[in-house]
Amino acid sequence: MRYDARMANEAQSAAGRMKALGHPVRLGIAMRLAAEPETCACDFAEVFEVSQPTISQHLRVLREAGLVTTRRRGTQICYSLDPAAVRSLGETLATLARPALRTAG
Amino acid sequence: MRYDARMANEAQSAAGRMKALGHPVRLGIAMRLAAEPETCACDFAEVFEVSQPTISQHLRVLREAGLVTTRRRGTQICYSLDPAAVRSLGETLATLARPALRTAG
DNA sequence: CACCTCCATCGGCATATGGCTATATAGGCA
DNA sequence: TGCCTATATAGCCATATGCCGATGGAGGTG
Repeated sequence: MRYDARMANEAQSAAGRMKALGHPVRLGIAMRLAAEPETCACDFAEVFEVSQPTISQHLRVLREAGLVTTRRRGTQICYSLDPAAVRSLGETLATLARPALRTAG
Repeated sequence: MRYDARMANEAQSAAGRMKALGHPVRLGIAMRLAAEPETCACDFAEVFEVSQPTISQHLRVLREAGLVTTRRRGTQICYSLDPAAVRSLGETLATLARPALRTAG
């Protein structure tokens, strides 16, 4: 396995999602969503001691990174993790954890 | 599973490593190190088209995040991934991928 | 010693990030 | 319609990030 154009491409997109999770509040949001899907935005402001606009900003980052999906329920908006995005990120990380398996090294 | 103090702690430390990998060049370095351990710093400047000081900065970020280890070999310094750190990050991500398994929900 | 290579650090600059308050928007209900 | 709740956006500020060229320091070689 070499570091080629394909891997550079993967690095590009995966780094974007990593970056989105690279903040304690955002990773915390993701962990909480893993524990309790369909959590509405207002609940996060209580857990993480930051203002409502700040939470909204963090949620936007996660949304734009494709890590979460939203669904409106009355006046509130419920957030859930996007399983595919999380899995894809996990696979990238698994590649890092795997020892160097060179094809026909 | 709830989002509690323990998880907040995990989010804190894992977010630091995520952040370190949240840059295409740094993730690329990590991917290349997975493919070819003991790569010396000078090799990276060729692969990623940035200056030597910039590569050095990125390597420092990875080092300070505990993701890579260094070993001097003559004048050059060889970098390798820290398997434990990568694995730990993978486990955090696996937690996100896992559906909500509440203990005695 | 002088000189070279490799890598890290310094100083500076442009931009990105993260936080806030204030305000706008969207939906529910009287 | 008017008012309330729940989110999102705007505007602003302080700090962090990412990049570079220039320089410093460690190690190898003559």
